[in-house]
Amino acid sequence: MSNYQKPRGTDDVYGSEITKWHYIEALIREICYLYRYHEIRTPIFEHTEVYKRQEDSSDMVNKEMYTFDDNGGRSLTLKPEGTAGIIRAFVENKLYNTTDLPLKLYYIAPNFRYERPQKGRMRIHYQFGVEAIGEKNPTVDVEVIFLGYSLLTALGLQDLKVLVNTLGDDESRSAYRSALKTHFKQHLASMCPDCQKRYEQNPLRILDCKVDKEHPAMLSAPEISDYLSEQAKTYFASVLNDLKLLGIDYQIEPKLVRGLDYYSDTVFEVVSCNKDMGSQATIFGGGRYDKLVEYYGGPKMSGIGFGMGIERLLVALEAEGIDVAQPHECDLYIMPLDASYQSEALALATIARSNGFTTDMDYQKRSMKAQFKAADRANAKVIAILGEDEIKSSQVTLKNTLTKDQVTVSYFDLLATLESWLVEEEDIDEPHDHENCDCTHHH
RNA sequence: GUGGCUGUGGCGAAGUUGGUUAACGCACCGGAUUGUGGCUCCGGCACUCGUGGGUUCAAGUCCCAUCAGUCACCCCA
Repeated sequence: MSNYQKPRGTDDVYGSEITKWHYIEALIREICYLYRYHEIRTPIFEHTEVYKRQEDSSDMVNKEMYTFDDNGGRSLTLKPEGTAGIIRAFVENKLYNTTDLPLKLYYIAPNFRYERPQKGRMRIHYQFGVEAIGEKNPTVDVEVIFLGYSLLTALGLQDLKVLVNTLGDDESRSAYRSALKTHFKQHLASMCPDCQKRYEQNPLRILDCKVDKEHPAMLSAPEISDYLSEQAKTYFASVLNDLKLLGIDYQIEPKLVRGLDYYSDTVFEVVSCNKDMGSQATIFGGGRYDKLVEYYGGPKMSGIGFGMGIERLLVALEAEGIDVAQPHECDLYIMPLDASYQSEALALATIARSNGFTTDMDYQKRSMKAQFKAADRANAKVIAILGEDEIKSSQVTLKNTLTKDQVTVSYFDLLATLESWLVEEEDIDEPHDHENCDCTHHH
């Protein structure tokens, strides 16, 4: 056994598992293309200050970051979330000068968080995320939510719940915050230590507490809806209206406040309610942020985005019994019956490959029986046998594994036979048209 | 950071109160079938029993530590 093992909470992805990733990533890019969101790649590490915002009370920022000193005395941190780096890039590159706002961006990138692993939670996990920056408009909020949601439905997921809430604008939130403070003040002693800390740092997050969720003070706590400004109310109403318009069966969750401190107005989470999902049920979540662009030194601009955990998406697919693994096809499998015929086999394989046939061969000098079994495992459509008789006459025996037809032809006729067997009316030069077919549904 | 369960060949999995060369199944390789596979039969391969200490004449089996997996809390995607 190896003396080396991967670090805790990381994973090696290979075999049929990696084909699921390829499939999902391709679908993501396709959907983002349709919505005209553009990919952005930002560094996998940033200066620590980019992530460690002042007055941010979230655990992610304060105790889960992989922070290290580069060799020049600078403190860098491995990306723990997607939004911060993108806003930094948005400001640094002055992308706010773009004429057509909002600027719509997406990314697929690894995130690093020091946490105890469990189902749906890894120390390195991948997020697909989206940010629409520079236009505060309910239409944009709903477009963002729908984009993520449509990926899930395109994959065939059904056990979904869309949770939404509003945290209001600054005015609403500070009114609500002080209302919460006065409400919880008298009950503080009987509440959990975390809540006592939250009371000081960010009273909104008390609502998120699972320990005290049955606490009488929690049940009687004031709700944000009573403190919303007129503006925030109409904004949220408009979001809900557009969600309904697009046929999204949302659920208003008054206690949904999200873990990051920078959110305002619309916040949302899409969760899987499948019983096999485990306790980490949120597939994607996000919200609007009004102050972040300014915080990083840009103009006063609002943005909205979400992060979606790919691993969690895979868990959700598994839970609903949806298999998106893609087979690796094999048009031709070549069997050299003697080690001395392997060069001919390689030459034939090269010809087949350069003409677009996926081709494999046996390299192991095994028995004919073993080579047939290998061809079966590869799911070969055609098997080419290269034995003594064939080599002598510069021929190859081809067996169609589906029809069991078998012919012996010259090397020159290899391609013609493959074409007649494998290429039917379908034109192989045309790229597959995904937009007009239902090939995204594989189960 | 806290807690429960787990760790035996590529995979699955036996292993009783510690006792000679650690079952079995799958997979793989060879043969029966000297050039036609997916069935059957026979044979074969398989590296420290997670790692490191300890107790003992003797440890996969007991003790300690450590690493990892898994699930839950916390938090989040």
